[in-house]
Order: sequence, then C-alpha cells, then structure tokens
Amino acid sequence: MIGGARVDSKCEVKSSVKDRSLIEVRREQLICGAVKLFKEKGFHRTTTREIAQQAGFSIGTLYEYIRTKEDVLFLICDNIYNEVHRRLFTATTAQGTVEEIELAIYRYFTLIDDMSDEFVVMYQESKTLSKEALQYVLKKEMEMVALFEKLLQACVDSGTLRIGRKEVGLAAHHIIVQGQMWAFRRWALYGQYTIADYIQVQTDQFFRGVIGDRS
Amino acid sequence: MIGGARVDSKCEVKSSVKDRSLIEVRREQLICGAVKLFKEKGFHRTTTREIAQQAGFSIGTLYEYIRTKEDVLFLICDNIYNEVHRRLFTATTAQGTVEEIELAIYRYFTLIDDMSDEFVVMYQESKTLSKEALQYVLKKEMEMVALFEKLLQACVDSGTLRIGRKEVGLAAHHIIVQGQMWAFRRWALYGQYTIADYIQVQTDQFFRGVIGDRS
Amino acid sequence: MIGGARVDSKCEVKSSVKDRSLIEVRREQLICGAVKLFKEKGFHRTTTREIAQQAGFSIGTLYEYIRTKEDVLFLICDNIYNEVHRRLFTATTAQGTVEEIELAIYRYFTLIDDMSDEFVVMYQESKTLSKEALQYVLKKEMEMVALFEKLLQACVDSGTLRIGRKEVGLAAHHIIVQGQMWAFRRWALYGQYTIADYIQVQTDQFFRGVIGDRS
Amino acid sequence: MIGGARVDSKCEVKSSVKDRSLIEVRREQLICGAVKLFKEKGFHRTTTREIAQQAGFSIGTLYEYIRTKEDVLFLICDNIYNEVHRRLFTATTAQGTVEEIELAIYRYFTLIDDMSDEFVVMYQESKTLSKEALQYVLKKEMEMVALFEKLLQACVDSGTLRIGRKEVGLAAHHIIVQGQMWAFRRWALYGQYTIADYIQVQTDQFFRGVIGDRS
DNA sequence: CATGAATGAGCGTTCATTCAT
DNA sequence: GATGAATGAACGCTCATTCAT
Repeated sequence: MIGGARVDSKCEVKSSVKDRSLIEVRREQLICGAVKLFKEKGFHRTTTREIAQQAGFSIGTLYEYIRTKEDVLFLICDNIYNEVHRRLFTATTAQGTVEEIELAIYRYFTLIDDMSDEFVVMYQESKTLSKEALQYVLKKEMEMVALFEKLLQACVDSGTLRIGRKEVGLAAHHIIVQGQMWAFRRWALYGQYTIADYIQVQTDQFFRGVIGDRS
Repeated sequence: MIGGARVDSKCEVKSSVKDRSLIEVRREQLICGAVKLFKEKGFHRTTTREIAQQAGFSIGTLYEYIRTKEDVLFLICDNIYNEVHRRLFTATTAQGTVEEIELAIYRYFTLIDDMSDEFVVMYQESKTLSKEALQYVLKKEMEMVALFEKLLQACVDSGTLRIGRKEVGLAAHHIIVQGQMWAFRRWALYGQYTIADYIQVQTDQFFRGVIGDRS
Repeated sequence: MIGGARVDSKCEVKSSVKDRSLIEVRREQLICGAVKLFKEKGFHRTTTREIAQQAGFSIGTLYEYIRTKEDVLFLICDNIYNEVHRRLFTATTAQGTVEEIELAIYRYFTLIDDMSDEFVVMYQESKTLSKEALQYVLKKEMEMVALFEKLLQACVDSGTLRIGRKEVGLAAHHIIVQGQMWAFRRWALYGQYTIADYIQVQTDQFFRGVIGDRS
Repeated sequence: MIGGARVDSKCEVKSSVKDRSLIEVRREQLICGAVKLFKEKGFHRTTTREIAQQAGFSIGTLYEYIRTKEDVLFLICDNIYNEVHRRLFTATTAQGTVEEIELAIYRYFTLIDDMSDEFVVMYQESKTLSKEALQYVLKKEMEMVALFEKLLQACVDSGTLRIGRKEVGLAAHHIIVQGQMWAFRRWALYGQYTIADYIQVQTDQFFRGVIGDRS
C-alpha cells in the first residue's frame, strides 16, 4: 500500500449532535443532496434552505450538523478523498511494472466515473473553500499525484520506462488530469465513448503516444 | 486558414454609450480589472462595486457599459475567443504534417500562457453564464476541438498517424485539456517547468507516449 | 344577497411562513402600516424598509410575508374588497324599492368613511399593480358597479324609477364615484360636512336633483 | 367673466435658456411627450431620459428647460389650468340662469374630453408635487369649484334653484367630480357613451335626479 | 444652446445564520 | 434533537442630476 494519511482530525466538521451514527446518516443525506444541487446550480446559487430541503430536514436541523455553508462543500471534498483512499491507495503496490500503473489508472478512472458529479463539484468550487480547507484539499490532490509519480518512478528505476526525472512529474499530473477530463467533458464524450473505451484509449496513448508503434 | 466564424453580433453586450471607441477602451479596463478580481475571489464573491473600482470608474459608469454582472463574465470569455481566433485559427493550415500540429500546439499553449488568468476564470465560472451565453462559449470551445481534429485527421489521411477515427476525437480533446492544465496547475508546475519545457515534453509525450522509442 | 364571488385563491400572495394565523396577524400589521405610509408619501416614495419598520418588524421578516413590494399594495386592495364583500354584498337584496338603494348607499358610503385612507391609496396607486393584479381589482370594481346597477334596474322594472337603460349604468357609476369623492375630497369637505350630512345630501340630490321638488 | 387670477410668477419653472419663444416650443414638446409617458407608466416609472427622448431632445437639453423632474409634472398641471382659464373662466357670467350652468358644464366637460390624458395624469400624480406646487394646484382646483359655486349661488339667489347654502358647495364639487369621472372611467364608459351623451345625461340627472319629473 | 458620459445615493431583494419553542 | 420565524448585512442595479466639451 502507498501513502495517504487518514483525515486530519483538526479538519473535521464540528457538529452539535452527539450521536455519532446519526451524524453519519445525516451527513450522507446531506452530501448526496448537496452534490446534486451544486452540480446543477453551483455552490453560490444554492441556498442553505435548498440544501436542507433536498437532504430531507429543516434549516434548523441542517445547522445542527454543520457550522457554515462552506462545511457542506468541505464534507463533499472529504468524502471524495475517503473514497480515493479506500479504492486507490489501499492495495496499490509499486514494484515497477506497467501493469501496476494500468491497474491504478483503471481504478482511478473508474472511481471518477462512479463519482463524477462529486469530482466536478469539488474541482469547480474548491476555490470557495477557506484557506485552511483549501490547503487540505490541495494536499490530498498532491498525494494523488505523488501516488502516480511513485508508480512511474518505480518503472523508471526498473528500466521499464525511459523518461527523465522531470517528465515523471508531468506524466503523473497528466494522468490525474485525464481522469478529470472524463468528468468534465462528459457533454462532449458521453455517447461516443464508454468508460471502458476511454480507459483503454487513454492508457494506450499515454504509454505509446499517437504515433507509437502498434505492431 | 481553418474554420472559426467571427463573433456573432447577436451575442454582443449592449451598452448605452454611443462612442464605439470609448466602449472599446472602457471594456478593456473592465476586463482587465475583472479578471484580476475573479481570479482572486471568484465571480460570486466579487461585487459590482469592486469591479467598477478596479476598472477605475464608478458603479454608475460600469452600468453604462454592461447590462448585468454576468455581462462582465461574458466579455471576458468573448475576449478570449477573439484572441484564439486571431492567434490560432488565422493562418493555421491542414496539409497533414506533424509540424503543423506542433505549431498549433505551440500557438495554443503560448496563448494560454499569456492569458492564463483569463482562461482559468472562464473555465471556472462559465457555468454561471446564462444558457444562451453558455451555448456560445461551448460552441467556441467545440470549434477549438474541431481545429485539432482537422489537423489530426489530415495526418491520418496522409498516413503520418495511424490512429483510429475514434481516437482522433479523443486526441483533440486531449490537446485542449493539456493546454488548460498549464493554466490550472500553475501552483504545482510553475517553478519546475517553463512554458517552453512544458510544450516540448507534452508534445513529445503526445506523439510518442511515455514508453515511445526515443532513439 | 347579491353577486360578488369570493377572493380568487390564485390571486393570493405567497408567503414562506407556514403558520396561517401568524400570517393573518402579520399582514394586518403590514396593511395598517403601509396604508399610513402610502397615504402620506405615496407608494413609490415609501421604501420597503419603512414599511417593515412601520409594521413593527425587520426588512427580512417583511419578505417572509410578501414576495415583492407590489404585493403590499395588492394586499391593501384585496383587504378592501374583502370588507366590501362582507359589509355591502352580503345581505343586500334587490326587490325594487328606493329604500334598498338608500341602504346600500348608506352602507357603501359608511364603509368608505371607515376605510377612506385605504380607498384613497387603492385608487391612487392601483395603476402601479401588475397587469394581472390590476385586472383583479378592476373586476372587483365592476362588481360594485354591477351591484348598484342591479338595484337600480330592479327599481326601473318595478316602475319606481323611470330612467332609460343607458342611464342606469351611468347612475351606478355615479354612486360609486360619489363614494370616492368623500374619500378624495376630504381636504375640502371635512369640517363642513359629517358623513351623515354627506350621505343625506348626496342621496337626496341623486334621487331628486338640485331642482327637484322638495315639497 | 368670473375669478381666476393669472399664473403666479413665483411658481414659474426656471429655465437657463433665454429665448422665450424657444422655451415655449420646447415645453410644448415636453408636455406632450411627458403626458403620454406618465399616462402609460406613471410619473415614477418614467425616467427623465425617456421624457427627453420622447420630446425629441437629449437629456442635457431637457435640463436646460427644467430644474427637476417634478417641474415636468408641474408644467403639465400649469398647462391644464391655463386652458381651464382660457376656455372656462373667460366669458362665463353669473346672472342666475340654468342655461349659464349648463353652458359651463358643457365647456368644462368638453375641455376634459379634449385633455383627458392631461387631467388623469394631474389627478393621479399631483400628490408627488412639492408642498408649494401642490398648494398652487389645489388653489386652482378650488377656483374651479368656486366658479360653479358662484353660478349655483346666483341661481339660488334668483330663486331658480331651491337648495340650501350647504348643498351649494357640495353640488359644485359634484360637477367637478363628474367631469373627472369622464376622464377616469373611460375604460368603463367609452364605447357606451359619447361625450355628448354623457353631458346630456349627467346634466339632466344633476338638475332633476333619477326620479325627477321628466314631463 | 446642445450633447451625453459620468456620478453615487438609494432602492428592492436575498439568504446565511440564530435561537426561542 | 428538531423546527422555522426572525434578523440585517450586503448585493445588483437604477436613475436624477451635473458638467466638460
């Protein structure tokens, strides 16, 4: 398993409710409803009343589980990185084979496909977060880049890839951005490609380029 | 020269000032100031009074040159595509050579480097636009994708590239997204790479992939 | 009882407060305060903040009970016609006697005397209403005219009055306008006449004219 | 000729233009355009730009002929009373005959028919006038009432009418209000009655009432 | 005399947040 | 724990008026 520390407790969202399992349930409703609204109208055009209503409780109750509207956005981001951790970091190894990278790409792209609304919302609205929360999100983002850097570097070290140190960093970013592209360009890609197509073509072009030998 | 119709006059922003050249001047001030503010605080956190002040005139004067706050955002987007048209579309040919594509990539990436704040603002806030204005922006975006598709297809037709029809579309999006990446990931890339580095590495990886033969 | 359908529910002003009885209470405060202000300064010179303050709550609370400033004006008009309905339409019969008409005039003029500020505001500002709301008010106005037309026609039918069909309509309008006159010309009439004087003289002149036989 | 002093010079609207005949011309355009706009949208919903445009000159020029927007309203009122003076006061005598009154009613009602938009605007918007200007308008209004009072009183003195002193005042107001009714109730009366019908019926009912002997 | 660009006080309305019940 | 009525700071936008040209 590779890197990725657990959620910093200092970044956790305060709640005045004591029952932990109730918090869990309510926040799941909250995130689910908020993502839908933010995707549709954006963070600023969505009111807290709408968030509460969509989640199925009153405005008063909403504020029992968050302190500010921004907390809702943070919960969404945090939730994403929890999933990233669970499905990507855990059980990813770096022995220096192309197959490892392909698997990681597969997992990452599949995750984005499953949570594409969440990802779109996060990338589109994260600049709204407070400095502190934004830092947390950027750190998580860098950890994802670092994961792919590690996988690529292992391949370089094992001689499987022959790219320079500089290119490793860029290639890692490249993969991350290609993942985002699937979420952000749905309007242009959907209908023409399945996620499976997309993974295959992008992986192929990543390794071999558009004029790479296909023999 | 390739495609890309001129700005639709029906999409132009109304002004109550009659002097055309004065409008030109004022709007340049306006765009310049607004980009700075939107980049820093986002569209919704920026007030119209701040926009006016940054542009160097009063709130009343601001509204002599736009009708709504959204118009400011549209002016920014429109301005970008005017530049795109001037620097990218004009004088780009599609004879089917790799050099043509490299030149177009160079021009596109350089343009983004010059106007990276504008591009970031546009991509981050364009969902705020009205349906009509958004459509206009998406159309312009698709024209850019189509430009690279045309260049790539010409290479496929001439036998220079051997990728399938499906991959052509994806590869075109790919180039566009790589350009955006330079604007959006400055925080991670700047300091490590110059725009020249970036263009070279990305072009290289685009054509030959990370394991492509570099002999 | 004569004509006059109940308030169209579709014309009701929306409120975001759920407690019906609270709405009732707050709107009464609202109408009372707003009439005072509108009478004094007119609709356009009165600000929503002043309305809220006069009613005894904050600007935020005001907008929990109305959607637009125009709603305040509509509430005033609606309130008037509710009273008109309660005090004039209910229990008015049309058997064809002069006494019936005199009673109706008495009730109508007394009502105007009780709510003269409301009536003045309504007639002075109703052109400010939206097309839809104005239509509603005009319909109510026509129902009042129709009430007196019915009473007069009954007298014509019974032979008590000998005026032509055309004159019936005009006479009905005449009564309505004489009522308004009491509200609008207070500055000239008050002090010289009581409402009782006014009713008596106007009724008399209406039936017998200024040269009518008084023997 | 009966009462009605000429325009108080202290109430005249100041203009920075010196050429008197030019002022005359411009103000006529002004009044004509403004009445149209005020009738349609009301004083407050009409902007000074619209007034200038409708009158056929620029906003800057408008302010060469008035000092404030309110002046426009005052000019309209003043213009009305100039006409009233010209067509009603001049050459009206008070010998104590019914024919004199009928002639005055005829002149007054005809005047209102000719200038009904002006009258509607004046009565609907005059409360917007400054205290001083309002006083002037009310004084003019009272002079009109006084005119009819004088005519009526002459008839009482000559024994033609047998109404009390109190009723004289009311009857005078009555005539004035009936005139206004023709302007204000056009929406209900027009199409059913011509101004000739209206004058005849109202004069008749005024003198003889609805049950008066018509033998 | 005529123009119209510039000004900024002031308006109607929204909405995150609180707190008494 | 849950509710929703109350709050008021803050926003986008308008428009009467001025004044340099």
